[in-house]
Amino acid sequence: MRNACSMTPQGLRERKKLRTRREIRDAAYRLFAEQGFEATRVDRIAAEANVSTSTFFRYFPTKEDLVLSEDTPARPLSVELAARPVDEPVLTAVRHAIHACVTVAEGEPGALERARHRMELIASVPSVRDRLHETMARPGDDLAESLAARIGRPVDSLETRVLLGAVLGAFREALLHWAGVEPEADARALADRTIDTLARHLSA
Amino acid sequence: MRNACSMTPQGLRERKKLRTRREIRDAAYRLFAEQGFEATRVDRIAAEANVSTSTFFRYFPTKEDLVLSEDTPARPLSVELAARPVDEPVLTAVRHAIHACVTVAEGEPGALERARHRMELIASVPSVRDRLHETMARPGDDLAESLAARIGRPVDSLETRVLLGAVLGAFREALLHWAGVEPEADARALADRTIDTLARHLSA
DNA sequence: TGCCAAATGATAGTGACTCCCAGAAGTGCG
DNA sequence: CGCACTTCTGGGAGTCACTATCATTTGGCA
Repeated sequence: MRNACSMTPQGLRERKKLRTRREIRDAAYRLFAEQGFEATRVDRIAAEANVSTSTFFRYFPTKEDLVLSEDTPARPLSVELAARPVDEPVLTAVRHAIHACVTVAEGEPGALERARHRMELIASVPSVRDRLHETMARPGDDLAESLAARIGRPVDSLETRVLLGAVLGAFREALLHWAGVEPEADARALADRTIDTLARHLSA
Repeated sequence: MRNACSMTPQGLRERKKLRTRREIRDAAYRLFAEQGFEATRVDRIAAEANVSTSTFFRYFPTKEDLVLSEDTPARPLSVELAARPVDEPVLTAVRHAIHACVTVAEGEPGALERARHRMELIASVPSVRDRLHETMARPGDDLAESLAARIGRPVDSLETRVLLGAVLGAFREALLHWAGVEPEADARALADRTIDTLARHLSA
């Protein structure tokens, strides 16, 4: 039904909704760049996007979701991770999966740049940063399932949750570091350093 | 100056402030138990505690801080961790530090029970859960310093941040699991399972 | 006792977000 | 094409956490 990758929606209604959503987000990012996140009021964004405030909240449940929700069709990491052989050690699988994600992102021009800019915004706004982990582990996301299968434990088990929490916690910090400290660094290199750090210090 | 462990404040003013703070929090927890977190309005809490709404916000900057801020004098984990030998592997040091924390908590009657009840509240309220990691790594907390020293890297380095993020992420999930799934489980055993999981799956 | 600093309370705001309802616009069917 | 049906939109009123300001009170201390 829905969620088919890179398939333009059929009806006029659907196309209009997508356009409105993009216009709202574009307007928001424009205003954020000018005056910052917190100084930009929601009704101002709505006006800039030529919709009413009510409509704004129909598209984005909270102001933070403007930054946190992604419309990129794929959830790359979970997909790439699921593609790795199950008998591979977790960190090895994650490493390769992330490399693959970066490669995919490099395919679309400006994608990495946009991702980093988005992370800078996230890093600089506390209320957004607080909710980052939600975005990293979406409800429908298969990341937990993939990890669970890899370690042979149920999805809701302590072990799976702990592992997911650790990996996401590590990469949350890596992303914030990327955005805030080393914006020019190579994404792949940072990912490798992240995983090396885990491998070196989290054993025995 | 301040922050001396278990030292009763001298002036009447200080004593009164502490009492007010406790009264507000007690009133809040009472109301939360009756009607839930979100259904309890701040002015209702203030009234129940016999203070004005203004005063409430002087004591707790946000409603969430009622649950998140702790008044326990020590920051046990960072202290216990700092007490471990620096050449000990990170996970070993963390394991012993947590065991020590649990032992300390068992000393004060009802402390573990209260901690678990608090975690249940945190786990059940999204807005509070989102800010849990703040509480786990306070600004003045030495956890980052302790880890940094242990791995021989600067506090703000990617490696230190990643390690801290991973450990806190893991234990965040462990705490939520404790509160939500296995409330009767032994805290020490859960901590061990958490660390074992990290050690087993986050290497190579 | 009397002065100063700090704590309190009341009031008026702000801004994100919700509810509700009436009208407009897209959709499917004859 | 035209007509019913559903969905989307705009507007207005309201809620609630939180802020700013100022007058009043209260504890600390010489």
